[in-house]
Amino acid sequence: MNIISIIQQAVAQAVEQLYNHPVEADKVLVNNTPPDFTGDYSVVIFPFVKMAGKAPDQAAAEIGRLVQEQIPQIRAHNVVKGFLNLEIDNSYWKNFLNNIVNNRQYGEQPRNGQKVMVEFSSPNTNKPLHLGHIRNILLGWSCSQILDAAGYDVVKVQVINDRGVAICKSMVSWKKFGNGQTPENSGIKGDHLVGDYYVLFESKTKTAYDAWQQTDDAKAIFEEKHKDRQSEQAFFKEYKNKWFNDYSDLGAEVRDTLLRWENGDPEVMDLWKMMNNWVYSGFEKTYDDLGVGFDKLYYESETYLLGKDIVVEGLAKGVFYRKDDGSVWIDLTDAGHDHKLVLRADGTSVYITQDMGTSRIRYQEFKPSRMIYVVADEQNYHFAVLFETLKRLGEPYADGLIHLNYGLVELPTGRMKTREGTVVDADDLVQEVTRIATEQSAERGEIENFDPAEQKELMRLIGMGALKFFIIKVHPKKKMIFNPEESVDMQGQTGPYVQYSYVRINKLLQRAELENINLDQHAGYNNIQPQEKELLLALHQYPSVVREAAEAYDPSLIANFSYALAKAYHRFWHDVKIFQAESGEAKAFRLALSKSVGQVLQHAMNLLGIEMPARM
RNA sequence: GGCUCCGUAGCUUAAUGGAUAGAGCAUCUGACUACGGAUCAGAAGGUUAGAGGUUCGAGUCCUCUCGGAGUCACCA
Repeated sequence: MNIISIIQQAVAQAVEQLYNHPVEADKVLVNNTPPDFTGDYSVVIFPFVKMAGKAPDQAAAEIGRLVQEQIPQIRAHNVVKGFLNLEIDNSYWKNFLNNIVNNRQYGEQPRNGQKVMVEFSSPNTNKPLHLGHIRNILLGWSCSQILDAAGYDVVKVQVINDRGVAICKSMVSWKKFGNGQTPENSGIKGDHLVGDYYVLFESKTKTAYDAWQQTDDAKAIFEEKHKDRQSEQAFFKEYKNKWFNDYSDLGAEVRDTLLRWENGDPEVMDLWKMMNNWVYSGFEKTYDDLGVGFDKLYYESETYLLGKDIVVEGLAKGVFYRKDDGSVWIDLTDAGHDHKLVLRADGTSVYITQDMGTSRIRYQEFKPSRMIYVVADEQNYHFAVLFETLKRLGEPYADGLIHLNYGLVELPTGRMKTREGTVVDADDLVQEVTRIATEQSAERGEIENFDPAEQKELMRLIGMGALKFFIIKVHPKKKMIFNPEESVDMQGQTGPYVQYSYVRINKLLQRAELENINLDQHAGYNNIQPQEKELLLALHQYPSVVREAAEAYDPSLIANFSYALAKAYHRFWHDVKIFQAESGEAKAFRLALSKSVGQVLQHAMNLLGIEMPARM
């Protein structure tokens, strides 16, 4: 058993014995002792002061005496202002180090037999992935990794939004203006090519709309329909959708295409399949660069009709009601929400209907105890309504639904806008961070003897390490501001900083192997330095950090832990002699410690999808 | 307007209700002629948006105010 649990139990027992008051052991608060005080762990005594009926320091002294008697691994204790500081004996730490030094799985929990589904990325197929997707993907991926380490069986899924108006716009645009351009004959990556035609469509539409606004028709409509004191500009901004549906030639073509798609028109289906396949091969490359993958894909074209049977059931159960026009609704006013449409009057489904349907088939297929949706927080309301609806329907999985919401990524100038061309493209960003890494590496000249392919791979690895760490270290809930001008750092609290500590360790271990040093030979080493203790305490904490990150769905905890551990290691490396250590035992101990740190860093960073370089 | 989230140093941020709010960037100062300087040490920088309250103890919980964002579609 972990020393912290032992302390908690001993404290609970002591309180019960001394003051005749029951205390739950896991409620006993045990912290790392802050640097300025003597000790390894500190127990907060204040909660027991009332039970004791004594001053905090006196109660702490009494509890401390009993706890030390109880636990042989505690070699001393002291009391400061209501905190009981405990010093753990060196033998405990050396034993701990022996236990983890060859354990590559250290930090992981045993399999718990529970299945968890994580949905993330879920792109539209009309344009390439961008910075917003990257945050989503990194969150989804690292949460999956963390849950796996915490003992769950994880199923990673994404929904491909492959149908609808957006892709039809790209299709119409390509057909009219594309002149048979393909990824092959143009050398343009498939998702970018399709995206380019989407952008072209939007710009053609805008031009047409601007021109139309000058017509007499338009002026008449403005005169007739504008609200009091509404400017022409404001009116036409609102009117755009209506115009697109009623007046635009391009709009008519899009609607016609969508209709023909729904009717399975072979010509449209072929075009649709061809262009989507271009996009998929483009996505595949991007996912590859990001180092992520999925276990199962759901295509919207195959699921968009789902959910209607649930609507029928819901009506029968009285959870839904039908309006006179035939549309079906749910009343969620008593839950603080609103009335929500779940089926249109014409019998077609809406977004939420589909989501009800897909959640059910996923449950039927995989029987997960939890389903996690990684979706930006602009959809909070949607998921609140969806989950509440499924609960009322009595779906068996309804209590295990989790919306892992995260803040949008914004530029210093505000939200990214496709129309304004301010979207930060995922592929461009990957290239940019690789370029920065290469630039910095060239200045250092450490890897000049590597062959070019190796160098390139290494630079990708470091650049991606920087980018991923940069994004993951921020708490998911916070909205993120990303400045493409400054891009990502490589110094300080960064991925490369952590990677560098690993490189240092790697170098030490290589030398130790050459010199045939046995890392186990440190039984007699008793002079554990503060820099060493800091590392031991951090390593000791790792499994509980993994557990917390899994419970909170918060990879930033792992990133912050990794940084703290790397920082402590850099300090240790700087202050303490390793190969020139005062004794062979000190050397063995420090090498074993270094090896353990390297292992844990690699393990932790792997949870974030960040690889470790051998050199840099 | 209703609901939800956010507000910590110039900037980016950390802190299961616990000790003196901890880092990084930027700024300034310094570091062993080798275990690699993508490092380390130090300086300066904070009324945790503001006001009340709960508590032995509040950046954290409650109330109000101010500021910002999202959402409130028969779009997805």
